[in-house]
Amino acid sequence: MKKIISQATIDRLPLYFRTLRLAEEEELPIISSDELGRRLDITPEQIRKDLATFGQFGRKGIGYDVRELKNRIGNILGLQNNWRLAIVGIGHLGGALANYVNFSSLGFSVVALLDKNEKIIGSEVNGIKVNDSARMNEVVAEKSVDIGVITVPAGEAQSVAEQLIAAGIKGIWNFAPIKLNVPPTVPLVNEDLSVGLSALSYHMSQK
Amino acid sequence: MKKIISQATIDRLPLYFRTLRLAEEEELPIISSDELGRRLDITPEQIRKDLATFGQFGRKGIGYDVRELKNRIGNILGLQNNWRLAIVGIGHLGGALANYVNFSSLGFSVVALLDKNEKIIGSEVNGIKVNDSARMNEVVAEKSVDIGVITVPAGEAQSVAEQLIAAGIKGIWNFAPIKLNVPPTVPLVNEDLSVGLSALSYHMSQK
DNA sequence: TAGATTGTTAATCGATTAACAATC
DNA sequence: TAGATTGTTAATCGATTAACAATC
Repeated sequence: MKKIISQATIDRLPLYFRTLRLAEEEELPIISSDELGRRLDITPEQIRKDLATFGQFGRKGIGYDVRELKNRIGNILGLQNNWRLAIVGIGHLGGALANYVNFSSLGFSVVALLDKNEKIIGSEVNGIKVNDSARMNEVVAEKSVDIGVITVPAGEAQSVAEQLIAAGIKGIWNFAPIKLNVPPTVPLVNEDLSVGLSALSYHMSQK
Repeated sequence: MKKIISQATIDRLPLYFRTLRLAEEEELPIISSDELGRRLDITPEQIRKDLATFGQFGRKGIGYDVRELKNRIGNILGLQNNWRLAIVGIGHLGGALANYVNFSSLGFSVVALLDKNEKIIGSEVNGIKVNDSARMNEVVAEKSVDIGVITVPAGEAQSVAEQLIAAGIKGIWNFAPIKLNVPPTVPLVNEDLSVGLSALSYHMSQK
C-alpha cells in the first residue's frame, strides 16, 4: 500500500534537492534543518516534517548528511529513472525547452521533437531533428519516450495529449493554457505561465 | 484595511478568467458555478466560495453574467493596469518569452529586453531591440517598466533582482532556480520549471 | 556532561466540502 | 408555483506550527 504524500510536500522536495546540490558543491558534509530552512525561507519544522514522511534521514544532535539526503530525495522524486522527453510543438517555447540546460542536470533528456508544420519538420534544434507529429507512434517507440511535453497552441493541446497517450507515453507536462482531459493513469502537470503572472499582477495591485 | 485573500484563491482566478473568456467567445451570456466547475475540474462550491470573497457576482437561481464576471475578475487581478515588462537575460527562454503571444491578451506588454552579452546587445527580438543591462536604470525609466522578468542563470539572478529594484520596478517574475532575497515591498513570483517536472517524475515513479 | 538537533505527537490554523436558506 | 442556483454558515479535512522527548 502506498502512503499518500501531500502535493505541498512533493513540491518542496525539488527545492530541498536543489539546495542540497549547491551545498554538496560547497563541500558541506552535514546540514541542519535550520540551515536548509534559512536558505529556502521554509521553517525547519516544516522540513523535518516533510522528510519524516519518507523515513529517518538525519542524526539527532548532528543534522543531515548532505550527499546522502540529496540522493535519497532524488530517488523519492524518481530522478534516477532518467526520463526521456519528447517536445510537441517547436515554436518559441518548445524550442527554448529543447535547449533548456537544467533538465539534464536533473536526469531528464530531450530525445525527440515533433511538429506538424512542414517548414519546421526536418530542421534541427540543439542537435535534434524535428519529426512530423503525424509519425508520433513511431518516434515515441523508437526513442523510448516517457514524457510528452505539450507546447502547441491551446486549441490543439487536447488532441496532442490523446495522440501522446495512444503512442504510449507515461506522463504529460502541459504548457498549453487549457484543462486537458486525460485518464487517471497518466500523470499530468500543468505549467500555466499566465497563473503566476496574473498572481504577480494581483499582488502589485494591492500595494 | 485589506482583506487577506488566500494564495489558493488567487491562483484559481486566472483559470476562471481564462474559461470565462472562452465562454464569451462562444457568446454564452450566463454561466453557472456548476458549468464553470465542470470546465475546470473544480467543485462549484469552491468557485462560489472564491467569488464570494470579493462580493456578490451572481444572481440566485440564474448564474453569473459571463462578460461581467470576466471583467470583474480581470479587475481583481489588476489586469487593467496594462503592466509593462522588461526581460533580463535574452537566452532561449528569455527570447521565447519575448515572443510569447498570450501575454498581450492578458494585458501585459513586453517593452524592453536587456542582456549583458555584447553579441546579443543590439539585436532585435520580436521587433524589440536588446539593450545593455548596464543601462538598466535608463531603460526602466524611459520605458516605464513595471515588472522585471529574470531569465538569467541562477548565479546572476540575485544581482539582477537588486539592480531591477534599484531601477524602480514594482514586481519580479523569476525563472532562475534560486531563492531571491527581495524586500517585502516588491512582490515576487517564482516560476521554477524544475518543480513541476520533478513532481511529474514523482507521480510517474509511483505507478 | 551540556548543547544541538532530530523525529514525532499535540495544538492550531486555514482551506475545502457539505448543507441549506434566500431568491430569481 | 416549482426548479435552479447563489451566497453563507457550519462541519470536516488537511497542512502547518509548536512543543518536547530522544539521542548524538
